[in-house]
Amino acid sequence: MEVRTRFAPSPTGYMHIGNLRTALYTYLIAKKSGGKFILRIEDTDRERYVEGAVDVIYKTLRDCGLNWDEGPDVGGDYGPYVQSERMGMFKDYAEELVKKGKAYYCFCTKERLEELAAVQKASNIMPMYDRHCRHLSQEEIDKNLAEGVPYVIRQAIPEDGSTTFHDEIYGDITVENSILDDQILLKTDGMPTYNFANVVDDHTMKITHVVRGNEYLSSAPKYNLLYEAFGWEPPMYIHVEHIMKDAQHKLAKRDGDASFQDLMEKGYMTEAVLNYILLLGWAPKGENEIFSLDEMIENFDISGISKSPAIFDPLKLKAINAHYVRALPPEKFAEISKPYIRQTCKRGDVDLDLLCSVLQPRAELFTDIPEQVDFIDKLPEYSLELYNNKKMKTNAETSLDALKKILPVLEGVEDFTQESVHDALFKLIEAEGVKNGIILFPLRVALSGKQFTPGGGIELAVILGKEDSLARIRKGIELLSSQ
RNA sequence: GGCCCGUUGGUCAAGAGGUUAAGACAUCGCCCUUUCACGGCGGAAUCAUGGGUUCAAUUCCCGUACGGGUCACCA
Repeated sequence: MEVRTRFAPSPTGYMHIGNLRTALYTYLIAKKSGGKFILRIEDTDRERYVEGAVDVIYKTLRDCGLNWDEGPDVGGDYGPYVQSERMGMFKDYAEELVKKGKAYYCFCTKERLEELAAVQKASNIMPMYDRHCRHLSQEEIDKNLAEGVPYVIRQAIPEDGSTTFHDEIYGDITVENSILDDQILLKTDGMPTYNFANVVDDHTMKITHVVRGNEYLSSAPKYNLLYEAFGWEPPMYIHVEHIMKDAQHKLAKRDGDASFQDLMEKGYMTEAVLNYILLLGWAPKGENEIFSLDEMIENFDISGISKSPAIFDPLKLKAINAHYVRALPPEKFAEISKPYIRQTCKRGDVDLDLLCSVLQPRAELFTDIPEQVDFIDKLPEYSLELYNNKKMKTNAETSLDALKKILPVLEGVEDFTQESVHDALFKLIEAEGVKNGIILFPLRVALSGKQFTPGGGIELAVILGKEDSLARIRKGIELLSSQ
């Protein structure tokens, strides 16, 4: 049988990475076995409807390469793929269940239910429908219906016994039927509840695997009972745990890292984000952790999905992002990083390609770049402490000496290319008979005023150009002399 | 609170009745280097807890603790 999986988000205008991860797993399961990945929009809650929210779903999925085979925009044989457009069918299905004795009309008023809940709460028992309407006589039902008394249709849970359902991750889970509520299937307005629509939609769309968040684990037995009542085969269930902020809090909107959009705004690469969330709650068989989407399809296996919640670690995301940034072809890196460079480095005479080439191996996140190159336009105020370097055996004294010697040497370099600057400085180093660092380290500090820089003294000098380099060296000499 | 689920280093995690308990990120040290980074090498660091079962349990069973989920005419 063809594998058919579905991602069924509700359009909230926001793509939580846990949700995106569910979409990823769902996609991978389908593609792994050459099946279909289906997108269904669950928009039955009109009160929560947000303008443009569906586009957020489309865009995110497409940016990530999770292309759907059937969906609202691409069509398919089992449409419509927008839940609100499927409304007609649910009433018939609900009535079918009533005929089978697996569901029943309930005419209880909201007031009665509220009162019931209040009493139950007061006596400290679990709030549950008391099945008042379950045993109404046919005459009463007909009379109410004829009079147009508002009603809902509720699921008739078996009075006793237990229900077992199977989850691919958790195995068999059994619960007593006595704790299951006669949940509402069809609301007063004739619309199905999610719990009902979901079952009917999944079945009519011939979905074979359902991947969803752990919060549905508790309602799964009721779904199974529904499948049973219809005489349908339930799909394979794959419940995945939540992504956490820390041990006790789910990663929430206010945490700032929770949505795909948040992460994009922070400058992470799409591939890196997808790769990282793949790993949050799933472990590969081998030791490799870096996967392209195609490699994910090849390597994904349900058995690697974790049973426990995973804490989101921005540090590891950044490390994976760094991996992707460094693996970029240099032209591509240059293309993406130039706008970031231009945020703080606006000089026109800078060799951006050279800058990019020294920046790339040091880049982790594109949004860090402006701060990394901000010294180019203007030498920042810096502490003379920077000249002290134990390993290089440099201090204020040796640095002053070095800068004084570097100045005339660089003044004498005409074309100021990497090669000529390199040759000139190494000639000096040789003549002085000192270690490279004695000369080059102070140069780097004087030119940048920073502890960490893209590139060493030679690259920086070339990037800054002769005139500016000499000025900064003179400034260094001045600062060190005035001590 | 009832019910369901979970618990391996700081984090993601592999693993399996007998292992030196993988790997990655982070961390520390060393090497390389023109600083940092990159790269290479190495170190420190984990089986929540109490009982069983067993020759042997981190792995199986029961309890406890802790954490999460769920108990809507929301999805």
